[in-house]
Amino acid sequence: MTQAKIKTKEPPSLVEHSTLSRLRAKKRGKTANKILATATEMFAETGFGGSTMDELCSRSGVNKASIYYHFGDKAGLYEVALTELFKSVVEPVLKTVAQAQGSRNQLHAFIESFAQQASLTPTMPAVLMREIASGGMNMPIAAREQMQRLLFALKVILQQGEEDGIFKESDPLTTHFMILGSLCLFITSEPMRLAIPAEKKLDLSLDETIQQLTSMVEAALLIANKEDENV
Amino acid sequence: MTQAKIKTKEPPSLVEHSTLSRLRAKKRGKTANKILATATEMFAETGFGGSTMDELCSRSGVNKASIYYHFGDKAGLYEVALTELFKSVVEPVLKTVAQAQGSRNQLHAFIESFAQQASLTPTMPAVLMREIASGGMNMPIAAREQMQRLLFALKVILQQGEEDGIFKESDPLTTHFMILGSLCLFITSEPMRLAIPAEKKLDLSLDETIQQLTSMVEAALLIANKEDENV
DNA sequence: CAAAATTGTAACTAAATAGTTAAATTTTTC
DNA sequence: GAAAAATTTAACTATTTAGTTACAATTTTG
Repeated sequence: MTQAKIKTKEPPSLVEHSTLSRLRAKKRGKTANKILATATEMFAETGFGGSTMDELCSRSGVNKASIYYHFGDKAGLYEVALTELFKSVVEPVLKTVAQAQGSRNQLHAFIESFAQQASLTPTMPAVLMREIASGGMNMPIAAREQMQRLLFALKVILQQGEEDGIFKESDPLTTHFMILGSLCLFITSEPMRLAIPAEKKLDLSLDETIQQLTSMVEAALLIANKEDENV
Repeated sequence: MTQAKIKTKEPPSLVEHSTLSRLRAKKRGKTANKILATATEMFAETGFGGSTMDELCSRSGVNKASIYYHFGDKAGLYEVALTELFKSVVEPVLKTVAQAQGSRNQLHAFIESFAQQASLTPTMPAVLMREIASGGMNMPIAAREQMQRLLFALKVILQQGEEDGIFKESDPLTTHFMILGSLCLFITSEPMRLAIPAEKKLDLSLDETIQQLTSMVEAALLIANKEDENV
């Protein structure tokens, strides 16, 4: 009963697999992409444990063995899905930040482009929150690295701003959590907020929230420059 | 196959059950509490779908039928666990806030006591994040109400502060997400942060983070009072 | 174009899982 | 202290679930 299971056949190596499919982008046909997209949705909705391979079949319209052919097993699918998901959000954010000039504009670009990307791909904040809630122990290393790149980018911006004498001293991690935390909560809580019809009507749009958040973060970080405050 | 299952026996009504166990607090003996505590832990770790009743048995040392006797079914157990969990955090926060004098102290009390309670009961931020990530659709109404009480309390504080002329105009929801988001991320990410040994060493303690966060939120909200900034 | 590699399918298996049952034990109540 | 009610137990069942297998169709490559 508690004996180790004997696997008669090794599942195809995950790394080998994802590398192969990465190398020939043409070759990862509609099927593999459909699987990945549907799986990502489901993982965001109900997590790893809450998602079943059978539902993935019916929702994606792909047969089960195809899934196992492409991704080895459920854990492998999760790994690929999360890594691509995080990359698809972090990469554009870093690109946008890199194009901005000056630490203040970079901070602004950081907040705004993360907000936009995460809102465009709301599965990402959902998965991120769920993963952190679990202690991040099932988070693939590659996905974790993406988040670390994001934190590092913010750290550089804040340091540069301090050196330029326009930002106060601040803790990068707290600031990072402040920005990501508010935006992830805002984006993922959308269905919940929409479900409470017009009881209190205290909802801003995403753009308004970005503005609010940006101005709050700037108020917290900027050194006494006179700013117009059109809240 | 797709026919509705015929249940031979109705499980004991959930409401009836929880009401009964609530009424006689003495009566909810060690067993029920052990079940609840272990279940809450597990739900925080791996969510509803990721938690199994068999593991709950082995981890709590309680037999399966006892669980079903006390809580009806898995969903019922989840409902009771979440409601009690959220109440156990929100109640003390509201009490502490009510004791503070003046909107600035109340804001401070809000942040600090939520941070302390959530850190004392880290299962709560974990479950909260996971639930919001799922769209909050499985969140028991009673648990949702607790969160709404919290938001309402902050709203009152912010409004009072505006009327007193010490707070800028601000959006309560964004501010709420900012405070809860940062703190929930900080608390739940602890295992992750501890796992990265001393690579970058950019971690503050909870108390330092509370200080940082409070001063950032205050900087964002307070109207140009000269403050000492010992960051 | 033919052999080989890749991509797809349906039916199957073994294990895990939620939930049940009937009877034993403990606690409450009269 | 005995009847009744509440609580706990071990063994069982039906379903769901991850993962497999053998084979068919398609695509790639020499």
